[in-house]
Amino acid sequence: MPELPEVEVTRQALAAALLGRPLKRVLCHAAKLRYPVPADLHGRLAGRPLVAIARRGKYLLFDFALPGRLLVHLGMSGRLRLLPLDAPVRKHDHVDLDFDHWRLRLTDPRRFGALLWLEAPVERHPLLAGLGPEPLDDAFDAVALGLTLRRRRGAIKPVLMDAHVVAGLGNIYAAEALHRAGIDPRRPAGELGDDELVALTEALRATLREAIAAGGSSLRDYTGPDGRLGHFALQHRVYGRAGQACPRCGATIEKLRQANRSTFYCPGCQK
DNA sequence: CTGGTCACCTGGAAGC
DNA sequence: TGCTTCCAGGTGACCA
Repeated sequence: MPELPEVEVTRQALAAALLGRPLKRVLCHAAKLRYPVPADLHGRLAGRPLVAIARRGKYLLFDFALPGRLLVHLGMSGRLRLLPLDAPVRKHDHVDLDFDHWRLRLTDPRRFGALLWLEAPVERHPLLAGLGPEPLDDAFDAVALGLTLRRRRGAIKPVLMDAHVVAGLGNIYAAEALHRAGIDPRRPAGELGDDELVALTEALRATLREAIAAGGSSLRDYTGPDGRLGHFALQHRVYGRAGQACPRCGATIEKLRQANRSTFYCPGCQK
């Protein structure tokens, strides 16, 4: 799915196309994603202008100049696309938001995504309240990360994927950032030294920034709202590259299982 | 609290 | 060709 970079690329493309435009109607084709889709969205939002789109971790928050927000999460296979107003409904199309010029469609074959209405104050909603810091915010630094990791004895890679520790990281970018920082994914999180925390913080920011600039990583499902592919997968150093040579040291990249997820790493230069 | 495991759901690829 | 098994950008409920 979309991790932070893919969600941010989606946010930027939707903002460019939709901000200031009125929502004309809401069409629901599926009753349930991860949670039931609210039935009263049309009555609540029809006629309202979209004035802002924010992102928190992997969540998108649509602001229609009301106290609450429309929350969208893309799960593993969700996509938001801008389509002509007469685009026919197909399998796995769940919700259409018709603006005056585009149909914004949420498609999600696996239905792990979510579309919810959140009453104000939005930041107190359980899905958002426990999220860790935004890795691209200035307030996120090695000191803050170290304070959170200090108590964690588990392996660093699954800890990084815990949205309560840092928001927005998933399987690809946790692995990529650890490689960039030269840290073995199996290292106990609480045992990283100060210099390693600095390296990890910088690696996270650089990896995410570069991925956003490249339009995200298109693997199976993901494209931007305009249908464009993200090209960051071409720059993956370890993710999906088991058996290939490490671009930094030439050792053979390996794959292992951590917390039921695949982890890719280089045994040569990740210590 | 923390850290593993599992379920949620569908489709594509690989194996036989 | 066709059936089976495994795997996938996430997350949170459950259990030791």
